[in-house]
Amino acid sequence: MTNEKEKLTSFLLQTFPMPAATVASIANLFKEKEFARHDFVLKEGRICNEYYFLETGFMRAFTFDHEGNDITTTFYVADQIVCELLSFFKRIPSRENIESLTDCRCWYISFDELQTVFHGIPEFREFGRTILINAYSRLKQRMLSMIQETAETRYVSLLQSSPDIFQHAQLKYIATYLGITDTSLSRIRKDFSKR
Amino acid sequence: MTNEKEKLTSFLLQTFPMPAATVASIANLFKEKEFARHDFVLKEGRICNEYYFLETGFMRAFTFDHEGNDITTTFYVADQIVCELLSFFKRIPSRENIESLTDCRCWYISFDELQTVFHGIPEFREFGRTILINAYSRLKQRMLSMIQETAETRYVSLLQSSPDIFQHAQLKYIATYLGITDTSLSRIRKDFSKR
DNA sequence: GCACGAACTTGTCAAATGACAAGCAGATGT
DNA sequence: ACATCTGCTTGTCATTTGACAAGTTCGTGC
Repeated sequence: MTNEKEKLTSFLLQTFPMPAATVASIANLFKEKEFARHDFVLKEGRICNEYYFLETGFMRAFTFDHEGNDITTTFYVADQIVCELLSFFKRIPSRENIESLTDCRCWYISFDELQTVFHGIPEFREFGRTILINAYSRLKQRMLSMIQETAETRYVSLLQSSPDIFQHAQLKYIATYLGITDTSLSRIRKDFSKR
Repeated sequence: MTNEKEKLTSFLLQTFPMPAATVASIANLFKEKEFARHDFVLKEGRICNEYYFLETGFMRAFTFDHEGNDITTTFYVADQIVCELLSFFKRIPSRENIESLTDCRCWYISFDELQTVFHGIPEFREFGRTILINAYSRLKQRMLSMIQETAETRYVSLLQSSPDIFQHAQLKYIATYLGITDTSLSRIRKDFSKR
């Protein structure tokens, strides 16, 4: 049991330092859930009720544009929280889907449980706060990079920061994440490899 | 004094209900600051140290794209918090500027003060948490609308939700906020007025 | 009242991007 | 080993969008 939640425990500790007893009691609340490749973790229109820690695997969030094209909004790699926070905290239907790109192993806690524990354990509240700030930061950085950088620059950055995504996600998903079509990405890759 | 901070007080209460004595002690920490039209509230490269409540006036946040074009990222209207939360909480230089579009009256608290008070007053911590969730929500909704809607739809929505922005911001600023150039916005307005 | 300037509109043209379709390559199953 | 399928690349072409410049409108100051 202790060993089983080792990665979750160290993630909690690393996000917000706390006594061993506290982190153990928090980790204890998380239940296991596995997803097979291409499972839906969250479906558009539903309220997100689970707060997942992704221990192993890859996922992506996606939605559809006004022409019906599938657009990737986020990639999730191991060792992070997977949750559509807008739907989760505001209790409104999600406009996004989340699907697993590989088999995944997660630890999760439900919205109701999390609310209860937030009140009882200050350290967990602080952990949640840090997660929220990090999620906000990522989203804002992403928004700014969409404005400030070219698709090619974003491609190179992604390649350097998360090369493993390229092993598990199709290029068409990466393309829409970068804000371009698979055709354009293919051309960028061609130009890029020439140098 | 009590009357002076009336708008701030009701904003605090409306965001997170709390006893009158508590809200008064929190409001008491905020200091006044005024900005003239076209003042910089925050400059790119600096760490955001103030958490402002905008009592009256309009502001916008902007940055520059890879070609040097001025791009509006956010409009701020009265009765909300104005703060570059990424820079503020992560203590990193801001990639955005914030400028006043009209004369503005604000109430603010510094980062250090806020940190101190967060620990002492649970209600203020919850208030801050709600603000953070709201900021995250707005950013995410905006990102999704950039994907899911056409520029024309976004224009109509903005016109309906914040018509006052059109009184105080130039169309070129609104255009970049919508993700298009002033030329394209002009064409959208032309088409739209025809119907 | 007239001249000037700023903000917005609009026409023309060029460039970038995407749609579509064909081709290619690697993986998988029989 | 062969056929098949899927993902990726690439060529051609059409469309969209923006750049640029000229024109218009409106407000301000002389």
